Amino acid sequence: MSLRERKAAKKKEDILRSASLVISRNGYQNATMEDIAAELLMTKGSLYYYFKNKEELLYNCHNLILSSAMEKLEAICSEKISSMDKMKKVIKAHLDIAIREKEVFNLIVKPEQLFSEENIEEIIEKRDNYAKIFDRVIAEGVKNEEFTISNPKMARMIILGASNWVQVWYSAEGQYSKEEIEDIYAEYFLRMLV
Amino acid sequence: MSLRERKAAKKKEDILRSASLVISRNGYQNATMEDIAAELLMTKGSLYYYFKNKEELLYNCHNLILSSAMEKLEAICSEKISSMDKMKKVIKAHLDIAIREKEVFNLIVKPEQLFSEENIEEIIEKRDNYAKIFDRVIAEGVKNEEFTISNPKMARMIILGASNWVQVWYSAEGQYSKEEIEDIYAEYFLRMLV
Amino acid sequence: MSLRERKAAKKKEDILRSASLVISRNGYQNATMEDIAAELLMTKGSLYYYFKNKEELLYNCHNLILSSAMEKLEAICSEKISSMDKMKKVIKAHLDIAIREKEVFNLIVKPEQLFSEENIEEIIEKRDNYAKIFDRVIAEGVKNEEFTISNPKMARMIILGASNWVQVWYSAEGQYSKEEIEDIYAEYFLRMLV
Amino acid sequence: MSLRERKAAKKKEDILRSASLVISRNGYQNATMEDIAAELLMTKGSLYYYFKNKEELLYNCHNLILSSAMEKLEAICSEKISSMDKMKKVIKAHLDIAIREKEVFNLIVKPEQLFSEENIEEIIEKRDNYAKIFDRVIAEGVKNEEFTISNPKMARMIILGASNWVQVWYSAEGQYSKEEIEDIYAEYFLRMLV
DNA sequence: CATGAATGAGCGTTCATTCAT
DNA sequence: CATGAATGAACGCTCATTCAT
Repeated sequence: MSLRERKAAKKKEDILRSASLVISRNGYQNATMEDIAAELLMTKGSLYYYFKNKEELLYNCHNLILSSAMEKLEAICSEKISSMDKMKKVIKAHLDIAIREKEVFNLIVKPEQLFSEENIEEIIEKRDNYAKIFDRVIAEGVKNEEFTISNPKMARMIILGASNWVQVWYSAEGQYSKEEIEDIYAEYFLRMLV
Repeated sequence: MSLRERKAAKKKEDILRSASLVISRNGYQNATMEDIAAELLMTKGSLYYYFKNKEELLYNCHNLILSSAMEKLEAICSEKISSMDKMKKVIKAHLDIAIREKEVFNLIVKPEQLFSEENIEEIIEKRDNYAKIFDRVIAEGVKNEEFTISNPKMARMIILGASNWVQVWYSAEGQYSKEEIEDIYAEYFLRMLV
Repeated sequence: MSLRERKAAKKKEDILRSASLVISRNGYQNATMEDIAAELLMTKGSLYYYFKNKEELLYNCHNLILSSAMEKLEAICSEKISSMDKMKKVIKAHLDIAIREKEVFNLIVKPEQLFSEENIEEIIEKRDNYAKIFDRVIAEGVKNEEFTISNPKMARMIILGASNWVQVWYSAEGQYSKEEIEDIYAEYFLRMLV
Repeated sequence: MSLRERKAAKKKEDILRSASLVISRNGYQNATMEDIAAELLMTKGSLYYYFKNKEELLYNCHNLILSSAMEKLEAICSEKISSMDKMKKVIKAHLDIAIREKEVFNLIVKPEQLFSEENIEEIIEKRDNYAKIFDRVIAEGVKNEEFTISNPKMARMIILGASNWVQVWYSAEGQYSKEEIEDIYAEYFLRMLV
């Protein structure tokens, strides 16, 4: 990659980070191109040099978050620990991201409404791949008899659903800290699995 | 109520139903007054005869769903059955509504972004009252020792969160029927509670 | 006139009075048909039975005020008093109406913007007739040498202009009472005329 | 100021001029953003690049006229001439502006109906400052005994009122030229003051 | 006669997108 | 490359007007 390309790549990342921030603050629908640009002291026109339109920008934003999340989970998956411990760690990591990235993570919720057919397929595929990590951990636990669950897919849906919902009500000033929530959630989910 | 008033009340309901439909199809932010009116073969101007603005319309839409949901759950609550059975029924009823009303039910998710200060307080109160039904059932079960759970509030959050998430992925053509999902979810949640 | 006609005529006057009131309160442009009707506990649809459209209603409103004003001034004109006294009385009467009817009287200001060609001619004619009353008093005073003024038309413009302007700034709570203003204005105008 | 900024400033002025024109033609309430833009061969959306909304645009329009008017009058005020001559000049200058700017100057009339609380205070203050110029000239004339008037404030109201009214009836094709009107008005007002 | 209901044209405003410089 | 500027389509909302009942 040439210097120029590296510079452009870096700028792209900056923009995505800014977009994440603005979306977190205002929600997706209220995040205007102007806002995203202003955060970087650019003008909105310039954004179109890096991304061909708003959807494209958002698509990349979504991918960035999801990819980094996947990396983290994959790393946990390859650790040599019990399924229960692996599950605990995976749940906590997921909650951590879901809470920290709030709105951006929320892009995952309704992709059909935000993205056009062009991108939607790939988005759903990535989302599925992300979910499959949980499926794998559950399957592993079932196989080595740590978990006793008849319908692993449903268990995964419950775990992910409940976790994703946390960002709906979580507040840093709330009764429970992020860490407490992660612990309690992990505990309850395991009660369900074993 | 006079005939006139009944007719007007019916029209209002028609509009709310149309709004529900459009919101389900396009999501809240993309549901235009024009769309809502078109569904009823009206012009958007006419909607303003019945509701003073879009927020008011949506607020009523939200209330309609939530009120009817509460009624159903309250009815279940006053039945004389075990806490476990009550919980099962309540979960199924909730899932039933969440799936059928999809997006409209989803208005409950981010009221801060959709409603102005005027309405938000009452909305949150109603949402809380709804959640309290689950709290009551859990408390009851804990009291008569059917449930063994140390943190009832978190359990409720998990149950509601996971349930609300169903509408994100549920499709009538999917692998599981609505009834199957309800059964499995109820079972898993109870595994967590007992 | 039949009873029915008399009843309709009375209703028409009620409407005009209501219109005057609403216009005084909100200004012409912000006086909606709904407001005018509401004042009479009617619905706006009914207004169209009596007046074919808003302009027609306003046109009549304008005429009502102007006609009654003319009557008062004509009466003063036919009194057997000195030109100076006549002028004083006429000025005071005009000020009295201009202040009391404020906004409605203001309709006279920009008829071209409010009325269509259909009505405008007659409106201007009436306005001119009203002004001619002042011209007559001035002419009379010049003839019997009470006034020494070279350009009577201009004097009239100044008198009417300054008087009409009063409603722009007059407030019942202001430093001067209506009567004081009338006295001072009359005095100053006469200083100008003699 | 850079070239860019000068260009933008010029465009802003162009818009204000266009707004003045349209307002003069149609009156304030009937001057649409579309009209104002069309006059400059722009689309209405573009106006929002320069002014954040219609009120802001109009507020600036009003300020532009009033500021330039004040400058002219202040200049006259600091001349070393008799109070009578000063008054004459000030009246003529005011009439000149009132006639030429017609409707825009008329914005001053009913600011309460046109502007929101945000701007109204400043507008009224500016209007008052403008009026105070006349008060000063009158006070000066009273002090050096050129004028013999007992109620200077009322005299000012009459002068400004009558002058402002000119634009109501003035037409370039009328019987009197602008200059003739200015002369006659000045003469009559002075008759009143001395 | 009066009303409830509906209409439709128009307005202010927002915002993603484009493009010459 | 970046920007200032412009565009145009869309949206929420208002209101005079119409008309069946």
